[in-house]
Amino acid sequence: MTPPLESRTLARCLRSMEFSMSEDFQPRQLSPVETLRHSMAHLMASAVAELYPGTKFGIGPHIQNGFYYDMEIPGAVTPEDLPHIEEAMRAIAKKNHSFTHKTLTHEEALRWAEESDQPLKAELLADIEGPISFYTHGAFTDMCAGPHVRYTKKLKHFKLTQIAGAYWRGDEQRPMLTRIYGVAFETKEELDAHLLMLEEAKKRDHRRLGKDLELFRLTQEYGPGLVLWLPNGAFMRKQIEDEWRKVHLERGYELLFTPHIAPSTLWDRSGHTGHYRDSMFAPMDIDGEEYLLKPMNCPFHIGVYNNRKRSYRELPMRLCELGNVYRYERSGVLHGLMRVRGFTQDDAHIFCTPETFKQELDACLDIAQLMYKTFGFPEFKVELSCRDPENTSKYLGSDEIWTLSEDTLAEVLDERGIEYTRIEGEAAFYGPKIDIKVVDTIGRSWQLTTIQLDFNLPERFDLSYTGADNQPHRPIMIHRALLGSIERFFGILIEHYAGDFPLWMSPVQARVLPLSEKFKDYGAEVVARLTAEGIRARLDDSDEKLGYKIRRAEVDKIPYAAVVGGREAESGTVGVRKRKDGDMGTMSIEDFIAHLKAEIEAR
RNA sequence: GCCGGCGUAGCUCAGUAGGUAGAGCACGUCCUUGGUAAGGACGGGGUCACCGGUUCAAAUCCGGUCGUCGGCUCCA
Repeated sequence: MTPPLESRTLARCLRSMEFSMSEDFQPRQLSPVETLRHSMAHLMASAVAELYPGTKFGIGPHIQNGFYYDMEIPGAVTPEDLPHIEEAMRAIAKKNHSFTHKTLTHEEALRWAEESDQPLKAELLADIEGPISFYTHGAFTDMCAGPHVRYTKKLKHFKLTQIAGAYWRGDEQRPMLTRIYGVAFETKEELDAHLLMLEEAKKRDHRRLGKDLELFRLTQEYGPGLVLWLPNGAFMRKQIEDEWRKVHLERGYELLFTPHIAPSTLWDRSGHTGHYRDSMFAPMDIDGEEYLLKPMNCPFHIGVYNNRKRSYRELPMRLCELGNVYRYERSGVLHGLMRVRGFTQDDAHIFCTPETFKQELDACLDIAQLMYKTFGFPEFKVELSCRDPENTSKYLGSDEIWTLSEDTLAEVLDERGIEYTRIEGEAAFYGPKIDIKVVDTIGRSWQLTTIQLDFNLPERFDLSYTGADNQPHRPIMIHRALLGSIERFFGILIEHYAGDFPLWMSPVQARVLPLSEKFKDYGAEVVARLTAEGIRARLDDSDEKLGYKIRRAEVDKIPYAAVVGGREAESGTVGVRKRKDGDMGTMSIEDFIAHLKAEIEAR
């Protein structure tokens, strides 16, 4: 079998060159599985080169669980083509080629790129110095720092998963290449487990569950990215918000409500029309004045602060609001509840003095951790975003205030014994911040909390308080959101619990299932008893058999079902069935209520 | 916004040599009165996303728009 033209050309190119085999070549360090995945990318590239002559190759790195390769493939490649590519990959792997390494001088490498018509590789070469490393398996050669597995036979347990567009070198201005993703593991068991996990993740997709459990609705008719909370979801949102308000009020926060629109002039002053315009919706004309929908709550909270002259005795002032904001998000980025155009920030702005600033930060971390505990996220990861020390000019505020702030943020984390990653250059231009991500049941992390210092707005709005020295001082402003957005947080909760929500959050906690029509009255009595005790109970009075009603209760993910038939009606009991666990046996109504209350209390 | 896939009943989907539509679930009525994950019969429900084109004839072919899905980019 003759190799396709493309491969022959490449092979000839290489043969015609003088190779400087360097004895001391050291490939970069990769773990065995990373090496395997990277070799997979090469294997895929060789298959694509065979099937689609003329393909130009970009980069093909290993990633978590697998690999991808960015390529410019002539003609359209669709998801249906993936199995063919996979087949070709297996065929090549079976031949058990060895991966061989060569080193070319930079000049030779450039010549290779030109002669084999690989302009993307040529471009990469421009950024690399010195001799260039190449790897070959079979008829395919790729410029690559390695390392690789020895033989293609090792490349067994993989699956191509998706195909997508990706900008060359991640730049929106550059052409879009075709990226093919695959997953790969060292053993079949690991691959199967991973594929199973992907299935699981699909099952707990909040968009799926949102439909099935009637939690929320997103539809073109009401605008993309705009959420209709259905009764079940709305009730759960109320539970979340009640808890949030309770905790805040207990900790000295004051609750606000502010408008959804404000004159453009306000957004000019806050700087949003300057820095954030692209994310704001088009203005509306009200009596000849231009108004804008709010993308953030900050200016309003500042307006509350500025209601009158403030004294240091009033600080810290902790203002919080579940504030609805609207942001224009580009159409391609909308995603269920995770990325929407109208959402509710669990926002707060804390105005404090330099003396109390540190303990306020500490209190923010404390309330954040309390929230994670309440909503069932025991694990979280913290990032401290600092300014780029190489480029301090693009940041607002003096060196002293930045150093002090960053040090204080770090101290607070250290004193709480919280581990964190410090990231230079990730701070906003107006101040450093702490970001916190929680880890869900299946190990994914989601950013929730952000605690940011703001050196900008207090200046812009000329905020002040009168100190003990009777002089005006500029307050320190902390901007923080614990859950981020209620919409997004709800989406995360749905996926975290896979729809099996804790009892205290569930819109319906118990569904009473009469065995037949004859026991409807007793069932209604049980519902009344539960309701009187504050339990959210409903009667399933449908004309169906018990098995059907139980199935419905399970499918609807109702935490408890209470079966009532002749036996129960006579003895004043219920047959209790727990979601997923099944029959718990018969108990008195009192015991059932006590059981439910205990579980609700325990959270 | 960009690349690619998709858009048929409330939901999940079938409907490829173009001839104005089907299933299951859900919903309604009736029968059935039943012990821990689907009892039965009948019935209502769709401008086949939208706009335009080709054709005697378009869910089906072509173009555009919108939405959605997977990525990319973005994410004060």
